[in-house]
Amino acid sequence: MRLVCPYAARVEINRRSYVPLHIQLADILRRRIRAGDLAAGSTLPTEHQLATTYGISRDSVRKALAVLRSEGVVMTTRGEGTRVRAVPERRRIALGPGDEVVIRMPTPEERAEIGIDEGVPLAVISRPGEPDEIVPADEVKFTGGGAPQ
Amino acid sequence: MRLVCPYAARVEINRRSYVPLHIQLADILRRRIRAGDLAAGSTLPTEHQLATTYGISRDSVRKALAVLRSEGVVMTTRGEGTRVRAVPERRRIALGPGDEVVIRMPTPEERAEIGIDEGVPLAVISRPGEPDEIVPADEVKFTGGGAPQ
DNA sequence: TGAAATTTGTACGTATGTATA
DNA sequence: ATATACATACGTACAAATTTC
Repeated sequence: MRLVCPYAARVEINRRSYVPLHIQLADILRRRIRAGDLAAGSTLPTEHQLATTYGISRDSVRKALAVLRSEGVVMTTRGEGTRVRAVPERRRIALGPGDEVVIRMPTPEERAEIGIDEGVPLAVISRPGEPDEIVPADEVKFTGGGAPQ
Repeated sequence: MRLVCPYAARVEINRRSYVPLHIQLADILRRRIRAGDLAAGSTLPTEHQLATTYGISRDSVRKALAVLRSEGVVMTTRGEGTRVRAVPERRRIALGPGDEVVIRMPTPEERAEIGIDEGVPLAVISRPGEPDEIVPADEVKFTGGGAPQ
């Protein structure tokens, strides 16, 4: 059984701290997500609710959510809300001696084209004699021991 | 010899377009960087200069720069400016059969701790009998064919 | 089906703080 | 020490997508 932290919502923003408000809120929300208080797939409070709850501007709330999006922790849909991203199962990809994998961030165009969320890196897999394969890097893990070419 | 596009700076923002102003500016700057007009290591115009040059608010300029930072294309230092990131040489890492590599985005704390720029993914390398190794994913490329454990 | 309310996105503004040149 | 440049934090207004009624 998983215990839910009962004080999560009571964590306060400290305006005297040197830590920016949006970083403080991002930390609070990240902790709540990790603790299971905000489960994968669930919707976060609205930006307006977060602003009034924590006593900061909507601008600061949006910056906090942008931080979490860039980490791939949450995903926001216009008119709908912000949801906790369900981290996919990583399927194993075995690399042979001639194979090569390069990791980089996608451009917004690539994100739209491939249908990949913000904050998710890209894995470019090059195998000799085959066209490059591009996959979201959060869906895979790499090992050696693949068949040699 | 590399040709430099002489019209790069004349590309205009289209206010009638449905494409947001900050996305348009990010596209313009990305093109200028790729074309070599803004070379690696060079400093971009200041936020104020970009705002007046392209006739948009500093807010929109900052959003455009945030997009490019999240792609690992540029890097901003407070009081100093925004520079084109020099993409590092990728050193090759060979994976053995028991090794495992997972890619994810770092938290801001990890970024500060490891000294890694915004928009750079993290590679977590697990080898049997060794502690996990964490490296910026833009400094490496992976292949199979490593020594088995 | 359609209208209204909700919710996020864009775009602008101001003021002030902080790091760098 | 001053000026420059980026960062934070608040505000307003309206647009656009979704949900609700």
